[in-house]
Amino acid sequence: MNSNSREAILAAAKRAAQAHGYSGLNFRELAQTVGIKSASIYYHFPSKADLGAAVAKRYWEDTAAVLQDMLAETPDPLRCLRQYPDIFRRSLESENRLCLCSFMSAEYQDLPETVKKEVQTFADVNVAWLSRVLAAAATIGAGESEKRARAIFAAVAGAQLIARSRADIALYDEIIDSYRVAGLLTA
Amino acid sequence: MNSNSREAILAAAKRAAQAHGYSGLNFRELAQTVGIKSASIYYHFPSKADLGAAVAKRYWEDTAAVLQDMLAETPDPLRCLRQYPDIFRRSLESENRLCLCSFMSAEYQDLPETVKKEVQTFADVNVAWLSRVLAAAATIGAGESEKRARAIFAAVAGAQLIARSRADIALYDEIIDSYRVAGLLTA
DNA sequence: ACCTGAACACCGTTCAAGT
DNA sequence: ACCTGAACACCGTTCAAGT
Repeated sequence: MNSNSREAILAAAKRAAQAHGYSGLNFRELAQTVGIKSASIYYHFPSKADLGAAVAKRYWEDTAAVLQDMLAETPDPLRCLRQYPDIFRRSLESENRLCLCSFMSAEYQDLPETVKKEVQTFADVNVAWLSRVLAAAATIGAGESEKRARAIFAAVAGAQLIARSRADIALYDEIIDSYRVAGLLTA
Repeated sequence: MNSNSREAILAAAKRAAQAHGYSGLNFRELAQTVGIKSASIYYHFPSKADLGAAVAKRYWEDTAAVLQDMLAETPDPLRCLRQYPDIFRRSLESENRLCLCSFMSAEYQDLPETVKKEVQTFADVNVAWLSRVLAAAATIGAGESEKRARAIFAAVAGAQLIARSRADIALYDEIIDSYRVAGLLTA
């Protein structure tokens, strides 16, 4: 294969990890998807930990880009907030996949340090964005936006997790709607 | 070992699965904890799937008992609601463990059917209890209690997941508190 | 530079054999 | 009834060797 193997591995690993977690990453299967031998993966990533960290890093970078685009296209903070759960919905639409970092949060105790770090950054990116949007919306007290941001992030991740366990997107929509009714999403 | 091996295996497997998931259940390690050889586990549980299902079943049975006791000791529905998140808090207190069924929800795609069934029952037990307490509290519209129950269950599971990923119980408390402030827990 | 075959230790599982 | 040793196929990983 050519030097694009690295990108192909990253893409395949991302999809696999969203379905089976870090521990479920299977080098032989991954290699087969990419079209190389499992030993060849180690040329691009020195260890499973390195691959995991690279995948998680790419994951939050991609999410950060999506969030930035959303804010650029939809300057109205309230409408932005409304769209936030769509990001997690898209994973479920894609063969009932989970947020990579939710899966890795479950696997926390068995994660290499470098991977843990990227998982935390994913959370930080989401909370920072939500916090900023909440502050702009000014629907809750100043100084409360970061705390509320963490709550929204956790709640949306939980909704995705529970909906996945029944392979039921309608359940996800219902839970998100219920958050809105209760006032958690301040919409 | 004596015939209590079965119980010892169940107990050890429960703790291990809360930390490492179903896929992380390791028969050799499990056997060592119990004091028998890994092959002996198969005398009590014909397969890993059977062990997993038995563990998940016991898990929701225990939770159902705890919930029932709570309602018996604290007939006031509002106070009951207030105590609900303590159940998930206790897992975090116990070496940062996750709800077994949250972990298994993440692992959903790789779970044997018999295990999936028990995971769903865990969710059902929680939602039914919350729904009943919410209806008794009568703080939200009639007919809305089941929907709200699902939202609370998902949100609390999410809070536990996120707090685990930082090994930070204070974060759990903060998110739960934020749910209360927002009005999700109707307290 | 990029890839591979062969080998290692490890795991779920089976099964015949022990007491 | 309850447990074990030995064996099987499989997986993450390594590494010397290929082109």
